[in-house]
Amino acid sequence: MVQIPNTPAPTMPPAPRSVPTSADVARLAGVSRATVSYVLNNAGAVRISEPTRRRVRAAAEELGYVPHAAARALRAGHSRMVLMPTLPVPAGPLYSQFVHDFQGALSSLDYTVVQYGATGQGDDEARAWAELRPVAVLVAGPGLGPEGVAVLKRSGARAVVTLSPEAVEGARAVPLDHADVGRSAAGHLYARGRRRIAVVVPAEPGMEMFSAPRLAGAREALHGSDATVTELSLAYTEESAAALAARWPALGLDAVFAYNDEYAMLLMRALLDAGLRVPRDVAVIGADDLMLGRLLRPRLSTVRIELPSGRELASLVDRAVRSPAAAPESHEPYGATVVQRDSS
Amino acid sequence: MVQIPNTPAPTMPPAPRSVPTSADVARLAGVSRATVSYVLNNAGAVRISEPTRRRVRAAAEELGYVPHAAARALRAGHSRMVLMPTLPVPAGPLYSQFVHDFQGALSSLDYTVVQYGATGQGDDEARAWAELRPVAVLVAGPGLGPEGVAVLKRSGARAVVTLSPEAVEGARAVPLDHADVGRSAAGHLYARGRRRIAVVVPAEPGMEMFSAPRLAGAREALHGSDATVTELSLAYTEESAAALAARWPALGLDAVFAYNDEYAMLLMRALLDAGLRVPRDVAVIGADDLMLGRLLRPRLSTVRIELPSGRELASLVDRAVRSPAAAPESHEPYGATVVQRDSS
DNA sequence: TTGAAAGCGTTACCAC
DNA sequence: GTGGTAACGCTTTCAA
Repeated sequence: MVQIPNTPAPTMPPAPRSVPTSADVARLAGVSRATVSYVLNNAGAVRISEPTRRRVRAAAEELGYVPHAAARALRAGHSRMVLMPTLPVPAGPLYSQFVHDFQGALSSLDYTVVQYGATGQGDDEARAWAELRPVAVLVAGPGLGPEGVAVLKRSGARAVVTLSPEAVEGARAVPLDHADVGRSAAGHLYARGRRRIAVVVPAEPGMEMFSAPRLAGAREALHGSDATVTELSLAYTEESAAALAARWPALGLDAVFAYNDEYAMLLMRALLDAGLRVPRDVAVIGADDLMLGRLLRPRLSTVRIELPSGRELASLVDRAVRSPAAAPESHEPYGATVVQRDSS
Repeated sequence: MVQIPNTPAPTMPPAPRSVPTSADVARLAGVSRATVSYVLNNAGAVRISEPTRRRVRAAAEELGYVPHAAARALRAGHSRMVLMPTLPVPAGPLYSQFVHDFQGALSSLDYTVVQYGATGQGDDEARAWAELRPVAVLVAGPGLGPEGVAVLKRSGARAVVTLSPEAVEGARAVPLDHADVGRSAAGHLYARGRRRIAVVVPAEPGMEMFSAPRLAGAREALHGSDATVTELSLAYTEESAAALAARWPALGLDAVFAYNDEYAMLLMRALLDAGLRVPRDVAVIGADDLMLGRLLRPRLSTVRIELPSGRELASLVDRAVRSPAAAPESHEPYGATVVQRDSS
């Protein structure tokens, strides 16, 4: 029996053939690669006969052909990828929700959102991002300097948006004023008559990026007043909270602003368990207005940070991409508002 | 004065010149593109004179040259991108932590992790993923059928790993048994003498993916017993919880297993506020062993699902990539264990 | 030690 | 209507 060359016996498991290209489709359909491209991209300019279309589609189907995004981007000279470097710390609920909304909104604007696992730390992170040639980059937190922005723009990024507290030269800033969270919290505690105020900072590494401005804001708000600010480190474990609560009386503090509601809840629980009364002995306020803060008793006071919605930010990115030259519409800083409940 | 063509006047602001390529670097350094490639990739095989190396590096620096990842991948025929489609719902703390660990571990194995914002829903999601030609794909939850796996593999993915409850033909399954969460919770409540058991399911769309198996597991565990299972829908708002708590007495239920700790806490708080006693009138158990469950009083019982660590999973992916032919080492299902506290 | 050239998969222009 | 062909940016083999 004669075996046709290059045709495996029908009963053989399909060999790990290499991935099919449009050329393979063209060959199988008996047309040129150009025709394949026209058919599969529904090009309206050229008209292809219906039988040909069918043959091409059938061939693509049979081979399991999937176009190669990199090749397409290379040829096109651009893509619609919006790159969002992942944070160096696990995302909190606030950020998760935001990312989800942002992605959805950008998807309906026909962009593709990619969260890129930042590997190399340091100044050349921006280079790694630029290698992907994204059409826009949204970076939360610091870690991007003016030179980084320049690298990205020179690599074709038509919009670089930072969610950082301070503006970066060349990027559209969405000024999230984390310092204002600290200012608001400290101001609130002061107004409630507290004078010996603690600020809790996460002990976990990598969180300074957000905690530092909040601490600084609190310090700033009370600077020159008769109140003192004490920085306390707290790990996100019950043990750490219990230890801190145990030495609380010795610290002589009458209020605490914790990094966020999670740390605030953890500490408040430990303080209550240690026999302190909240808010009488110590006032507690957190930040981010998480749901869980409403569940504990006393209900946790908190500072809510104003956040642009994912939809707003998506639209900002879209506008920036479409007219990169336009003046970087400066937004007034997103501030913070105190939500007083029962713990302060 | 003669102006050299193509050279802008020195005082002109740098025009939005197009993005520099290795050819530009070569031109500026006065060498060939090949030499540029050798120098910038530290090719050991060929030896380039030190002065030349310097010239090339200087030129690249001056132009702000960044290599084009797509072009490189195209030429190389492969990349080290591990693709992780983003969930269709905002990630919870458990998942966020896992993703973070997984990314870190894969980074040290020199892979690049990309979370890809799923846009088109349906059967052809896999096609969109395949267009990126990832070397591996990790998909959490369902939504990937055998044909999807086939598409990915034909497109060059050397490993497809699912984190779904049920195994998918062709993919390495990490069998996360969400049903076992429900089974364990229901079994625990039954053992504690409860017979009229509620299962709370999130009202938010898109959560069925995880809640359905947990509900099914609970039903299964109690099937044929003298206990009843009542499915209750709950939105993640205080209003919804209060409404449910208000009609609780009329329901005649003596226990509730909530989708996860967040929903459990929300409902427990509402039940307590409505005057019910926990666990006396109603036993409550959640899932996922979140920190916040330990803060409320009574402390929330929970079901902890065994999860492979990000590191383990990264190593699994790495092994799968290196020898795709190897037998898909089947792991026994990750189960669930009850953590009894005070609410049940 | 360096350069010329081919080729990765795709699309767009321009002949046929 | 359809099919060559060139080009996108990069790496690598081969030749000089």
